[in-house]
Amino acid sequence: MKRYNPLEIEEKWQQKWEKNKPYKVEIRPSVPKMFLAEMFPYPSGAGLHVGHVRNFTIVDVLTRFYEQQRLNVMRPFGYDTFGLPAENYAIKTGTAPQEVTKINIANFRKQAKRLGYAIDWDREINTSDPEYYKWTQWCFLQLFRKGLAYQKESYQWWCPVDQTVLANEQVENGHCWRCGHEVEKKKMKQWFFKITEYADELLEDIDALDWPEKIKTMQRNWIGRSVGAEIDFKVKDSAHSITVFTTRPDTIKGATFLVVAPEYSKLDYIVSDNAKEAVMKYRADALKKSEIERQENKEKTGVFTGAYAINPATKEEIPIWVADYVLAGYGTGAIMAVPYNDERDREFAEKFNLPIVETEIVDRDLYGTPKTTYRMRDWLISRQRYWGCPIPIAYDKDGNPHAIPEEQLPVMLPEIEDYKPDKTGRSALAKAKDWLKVSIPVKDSKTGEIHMEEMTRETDTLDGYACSSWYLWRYASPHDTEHAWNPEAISYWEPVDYYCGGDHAVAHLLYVRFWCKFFADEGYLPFREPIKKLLYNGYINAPDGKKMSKSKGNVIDPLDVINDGYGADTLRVYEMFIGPYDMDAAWDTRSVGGVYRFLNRCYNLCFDDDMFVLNDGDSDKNAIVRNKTIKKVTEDIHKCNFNTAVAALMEYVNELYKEGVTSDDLTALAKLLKPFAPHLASEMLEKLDSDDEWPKWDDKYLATDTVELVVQVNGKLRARITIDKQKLNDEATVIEIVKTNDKVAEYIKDGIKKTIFVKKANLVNIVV
RNA sequence: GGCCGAGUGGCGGAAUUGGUAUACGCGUUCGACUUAAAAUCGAAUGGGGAAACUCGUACGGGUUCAAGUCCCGUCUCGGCUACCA
Repeated sequence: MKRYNPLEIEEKWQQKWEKNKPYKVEIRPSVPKMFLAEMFPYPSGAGLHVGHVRNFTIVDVLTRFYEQQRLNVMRPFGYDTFGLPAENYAIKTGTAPQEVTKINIANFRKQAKRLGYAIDWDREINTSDPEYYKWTQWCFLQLFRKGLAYQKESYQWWCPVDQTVLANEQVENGHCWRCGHEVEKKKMKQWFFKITEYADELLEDIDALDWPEKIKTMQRNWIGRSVGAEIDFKVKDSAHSITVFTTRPDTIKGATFLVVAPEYSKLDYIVSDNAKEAVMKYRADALKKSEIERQENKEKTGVFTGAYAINPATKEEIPIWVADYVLAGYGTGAIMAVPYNDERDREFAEKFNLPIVETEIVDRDLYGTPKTTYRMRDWLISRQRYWGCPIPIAYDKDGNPHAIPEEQLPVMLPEIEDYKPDKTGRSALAKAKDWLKVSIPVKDSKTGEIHMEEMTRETDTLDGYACSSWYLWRYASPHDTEHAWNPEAISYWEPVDYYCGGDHAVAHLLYVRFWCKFFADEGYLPFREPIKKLLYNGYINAPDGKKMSKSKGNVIDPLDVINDGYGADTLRVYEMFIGPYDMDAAWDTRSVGGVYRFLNRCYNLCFDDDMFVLNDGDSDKNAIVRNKTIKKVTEDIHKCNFNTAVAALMEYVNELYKEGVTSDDLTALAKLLKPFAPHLASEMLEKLDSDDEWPKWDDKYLATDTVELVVQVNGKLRARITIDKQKLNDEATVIEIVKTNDKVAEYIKDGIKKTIFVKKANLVNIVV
């Protein structure tokens, strides 16, 4: 007898798929489309890990499920390749990031193919490919032309190890998200995307998204809209005034002092001569303080500026303080302190003996102008690194930025020898002297004539998140040389129907929404939300329940599991069976064996003719179980309950071992199994000489003649009685049957207070 | 500190949204096959009890004919966020 040999079967089918490209898709206007994607991976040197497998397999199950229902299903694949690891590796070894990336992509591709994913491999994209980043640069220029990509001098998070600026989203607890080193503040001129322009729409459209509530809440909090007012406070004996932002303009009469942030721009003009020294020292200290220190030490600190402001409501003189509990980047960088109502102000007032007066509430609009502010800041996008998409900008001799004309795109990353950033905070690109020079056509402002002008290229590269902000649209027409995305392809395929990932709850998932709205406004996209349904999968932890990490030595390598003889199908089914897809789960090596046994049982059912003789009479019992299973698996996949779908298939197989199997059973089993274990299922379907079209269930098999009636007395289960289903229609008959049951009679001999009959649960409860 | 999840056998987890708690898998035990083992097949498996029964979904209350599910309070764990005026 033949034995289940997954490695042999899987190789056979993978070769077929490689050759026949069954998952290659094109626009078919008359067929409904389905577009699914995972968050494309960063192809690291370590190859796929079990988390990727979970993520990709979820998408694959859905892909095959809809494909078997004959929708026009697109499932592309891509690589997010710019970023620090490849560059750091280059600095260490001298190997060009281009080379390392090429090797890593080849490895990822090979491994993804080894898992049997239904990918249209002709739609593969790579963000560091000039054919791709040409269009990333094009996107940047659209934003630049509309003033949504702009430069600003400001204090920025700076990682002294990676020697680069970081976005707010990339600072975790005061540490660099990449290397973990503590970050500092540094004043620099940087590029930003004006995401705040879309703050309101980004916030309001969250409600209608079919996304997990958790992610929606995180995005709402991140945007952090506050509705309030700005109020001017005149500085006493000065031409200056201080504008504060408050959400409680109605409490202005309780404002007994003002507080400004250490970085507050007008501080120099306000501070009195005899306070100057103390204030300047306080500011210098605050700037030096790392984020960590500011967080750990919540004890209020501050100094008096020696200046006073006039409270416009009470006309009283109130002192102006400087303190680091007021943040420069939020609101106006200055607040009116109302210690009677605000906990933080009260703490400050108590510490420095400032007056606390009971607040008399006034009309909100009396002294200020209504103003809405956001926690969200503009998106810092320039990076002082080599391995990124070059920003398509050049500077004239006065330092003014000019767009590189579209016909000069892509601005290619030059090949260089030394990838190290210099200490000035400029990227290694600054060393590519020839590359820096560029000639740009400029229109003379007076004569209107166009002449070529020598300029110097921007040496910053774009944040990798910019590259991933539009890739979902590139999938629709990945090789288009005329457009970033082809309008016809976009209107057929997009937006993405299912997008699956386990990371980037705010950053990436907010940026794609921002770009979508912008490009919709520019007329390039016919929709304003890029992702219909978001699946946010959980992590897979090590068997010890901890996060897998090389240093802990608890990493499970999915390719090891396959090559140990279990095969890709077992790995796939195991990761779907491990628990609800959106919950974290711990790896359990022994349970992998259980899944293998299940697939082995499927195999034997189909191929071991000695054990299972086909019975083509197709008994009623088989038909009932089969139809029940089809319904359960279909509904479970729709609800993304992959674990219970697998359990239902296991139950079905157990039943077939008991009751015997028909060819209809085998065909149904193979079809239902295919999304999870496509190789084995294909092998079975080949033997059965069947296509893979998704089976339908017939309700007539689900309606049985008899039903088990559950009888409770005072809510406790006392009997189960099998009765004709017909009788369920008449409550009186049912109650009569129940009462005459021997077992029940025992409990109700002292009389019945009332009876409850629940038809949909086949249940009777008797209260005595 | 704030917001959001979660807590069910020895373990991972099911449970039609108020209606038979513990599906499925792992582990364990027993049996069949085998000289033997592995593999495979079959059976049992929440605690107590000989049994009838009884106790059981983190803990304490409540609503209900009926609560893992709803309400109030407490504890524990996880995630996000962290002086956002």
